[in-house]
Amino acid sequence: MKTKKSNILTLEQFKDKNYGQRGTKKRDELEAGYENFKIGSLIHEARIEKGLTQGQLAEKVGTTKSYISKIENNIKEVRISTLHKIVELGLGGHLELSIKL
Amino acid sequence: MKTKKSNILTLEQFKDKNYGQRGTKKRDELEAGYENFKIGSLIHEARIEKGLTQGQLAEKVGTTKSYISKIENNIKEVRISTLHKIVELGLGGHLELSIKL
DNA sequence: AAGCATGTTTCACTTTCGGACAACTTTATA
DNA sequence: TATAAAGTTGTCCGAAAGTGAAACATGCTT
Repeated sequence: MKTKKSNILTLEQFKDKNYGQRGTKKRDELEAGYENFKIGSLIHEARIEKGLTQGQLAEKVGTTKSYISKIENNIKEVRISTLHKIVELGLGGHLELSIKL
Repeated sequence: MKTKKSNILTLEQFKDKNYGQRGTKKRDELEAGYENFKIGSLIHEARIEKGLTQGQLAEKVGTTKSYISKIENNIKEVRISTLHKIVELGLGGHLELSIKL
């Protein structure tokens, strides 16, 4: 049996990997975009769950793997309508959104 | 005691009001944007719940009442980051986003 | 080690629409 | 019915969402 190697990182691991030294400007700026980070991993996790590659997901949605990669890594913020498309068309799931007061 | 008049419409009522005759092009297109409709009422409900006017909400978030109006009526799609600000700063709640597979 | 699949990143670009502003209409209160 | 407060709508511009190709990195498989 093959050992399943997860690419999913914790927030801190993600930042270490992508934004260098703790306490730096770039790293701190990410703090404000925490929600984005979450959306990226959300898609990432769902995609892995479905056993799709970025390329396959991209094709279903009608975009490119490079764009999917950017979204998963929170380099681009995705529009809700686009996110919706990715989830419905690409992952065959559905997007839920709620406000907790 | 004052009668509380709710502005919240069902999806069909909303469409009747804003998109005319059933079966028309424009009306059908809205189907694709159903999520937006939901987001609008979500914010609307939460705002009423908190007893805020559009202007007050706008001020807390650092935007304009006209923009809030458009969001609530699903005329404009809101960015996730802005939605996040509205919920956190404006409504004192927090935003949840999930993918159901 | 070569070839293949997957994912990341860069660069240059186009298009879209989020969001501000002002003017307007509607609703509420005196 | 006047006056203000709340909500709506038209217009416009720049930021950034999204595109796409190509090069690069990494890990598998044979």
